[in-house]
Amino acid sequence: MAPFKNCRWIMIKDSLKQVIEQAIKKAYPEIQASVQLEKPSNPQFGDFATNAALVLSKGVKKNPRDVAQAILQNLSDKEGIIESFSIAGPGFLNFKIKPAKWIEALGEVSSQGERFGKTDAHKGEKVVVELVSANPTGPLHIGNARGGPLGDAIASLLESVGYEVVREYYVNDVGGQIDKLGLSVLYCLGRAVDKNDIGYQGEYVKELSQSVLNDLGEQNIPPDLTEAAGMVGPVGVELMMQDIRKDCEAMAIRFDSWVHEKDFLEKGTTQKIIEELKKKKVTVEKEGALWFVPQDEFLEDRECVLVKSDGRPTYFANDIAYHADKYRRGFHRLVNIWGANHHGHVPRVQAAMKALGYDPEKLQTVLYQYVRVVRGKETVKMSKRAGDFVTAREVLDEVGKDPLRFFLLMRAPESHLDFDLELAKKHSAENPVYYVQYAHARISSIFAKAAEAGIKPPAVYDAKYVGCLNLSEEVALAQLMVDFPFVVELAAEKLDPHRIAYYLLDLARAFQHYYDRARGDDRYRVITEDKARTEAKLFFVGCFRQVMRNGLALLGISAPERM
RNA sequence: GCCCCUGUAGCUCAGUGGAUAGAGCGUCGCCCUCCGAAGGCGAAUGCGGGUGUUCGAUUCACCCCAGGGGCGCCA
Repeated sequence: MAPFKNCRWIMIKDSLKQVIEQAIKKAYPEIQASVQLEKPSNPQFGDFATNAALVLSKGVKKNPRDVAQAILQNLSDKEGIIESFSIAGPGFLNFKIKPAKWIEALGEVSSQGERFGKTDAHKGEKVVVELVSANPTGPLHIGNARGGPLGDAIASLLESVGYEVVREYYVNDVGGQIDKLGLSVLYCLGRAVDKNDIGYQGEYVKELSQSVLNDLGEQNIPPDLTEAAGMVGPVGVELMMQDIRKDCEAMAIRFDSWVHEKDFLEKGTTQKIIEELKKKKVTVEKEGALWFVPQDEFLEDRECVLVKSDGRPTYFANDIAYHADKYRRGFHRLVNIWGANHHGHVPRVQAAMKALGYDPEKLQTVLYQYVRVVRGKETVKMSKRAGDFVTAREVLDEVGKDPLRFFLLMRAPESHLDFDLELAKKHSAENPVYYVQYAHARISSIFAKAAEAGIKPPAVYDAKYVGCLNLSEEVALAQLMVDFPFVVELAAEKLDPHRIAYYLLDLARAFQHYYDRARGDDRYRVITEDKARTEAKLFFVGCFRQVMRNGLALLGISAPERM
């Protein structure tokens, strides 16, 4: 399974690899070696480097530099792809590829278009990505919101490598928290609720209580407090979910599936799972409760409650039922996007899946760290609406969808994130999302200018472009562009969307440098009197725009024509 | 007490065991008759500490220090 075997630049790499491997064979017929090619950290070293000589030196008992020399002496580059080579440092072999080869590789960008960067490596495999799943007892806060763009982008990355992806929201609509929400609402409606029973506060509870009142009608709310809470709680949940759904939509997070915790209880699924666990003899009754007691690498000897002493199953029990259900729905892979506060929950669920006979390796959880909202140097803690946390909606309204997504996606999930409202709002180069979008807008304006002049941009690659695209910046940009599929592959493998964000920043920067050279040097201008060259340059910047769009699309960020 | 995450430039963060560790912001100095200056060029500053594995460690393992989060009947 070589996902990019048809890419021209992969052919460059494979050819080079073969040339080197053959040289090694000639120099050391007794040695079996497979060559690893990598991108040197410093471009001065060339386009590809290999540590083959360092690896081989032990086996052939010669110093690495001599081994490198022997390899080079046996090199035979029949296809003529190598421009130059050298030995460096302790014995690295560096190779420079003929520049024209990189420009040729751009043909792949234009021919694949929107698909450039995608593969079908995992075609036929289904994956469910659980994301957000915020409790419906309050508005979505910025911490939960990190899981939105993150999960969405991870889902897109998985789609890029061929998975069929379901984006799923798990609604925690049962348990003590719902009663608490009900009581909190009733308190706002002036009912005699004990202050200790009020779990939720803030403006939103007041708003919510009014909505609940409008929905139900005062006369329909029973006088008995417990009964009333039982009625009001679920109505509150439904209203909160409407809110959360709207917030997600505004962040361009779409879900294919909504699963309700309540269903596992009401349909008896949880009960059945508990019975199964009992049969597997991984439970014990103790202190009036039922405990899960597996002996495995996940939990060792820790115990967790499945059924509370009051007879109600715990969240954990429902979650086992939910995850077992995911396996039963035939997913090849399960990815959960959870806040770091759930870290203790991860081994529990994995242990339970193992106990039930499901492969725990198929379940993978991305834990993201919390978000701190800052305004310049000052930490923002309070929210008008929610009281003690900043809501996603407030940030969204203040900075907009694209900056929100980019800022949440630009950091590695495990890194603690400072969200700077001031920076995110800036319409200037200080703001990375504007910087990237600006590069796209600039290219678009070149195309607009070409259209005005009646020039039609070429749709496909033509071999004659090579002669018009020989500036060193053009070769460097071409290399960066054809690297995109590998960035996507790596980001998908590691479930790390921030790699795409960083790639886009690199790409934008490289382009801005290139673009700015045209200010004082006509060789860098796209549209000139020279028709053949104009066509080649339009092809070139068209490729650039395509890669940029594909990257932005993965992150769910718009690619504006003008700003 | 135990578990998870983090510690890299003044600040916010990248960095698949390899060569001289990178960006952005901030600071200082330059550049608009020009396909968009929402831009570009140049300068300065660094892997929390210690052991170990390795030819080679910012990267892996262990310990220590610091910050954040979590820890059997909340979800």
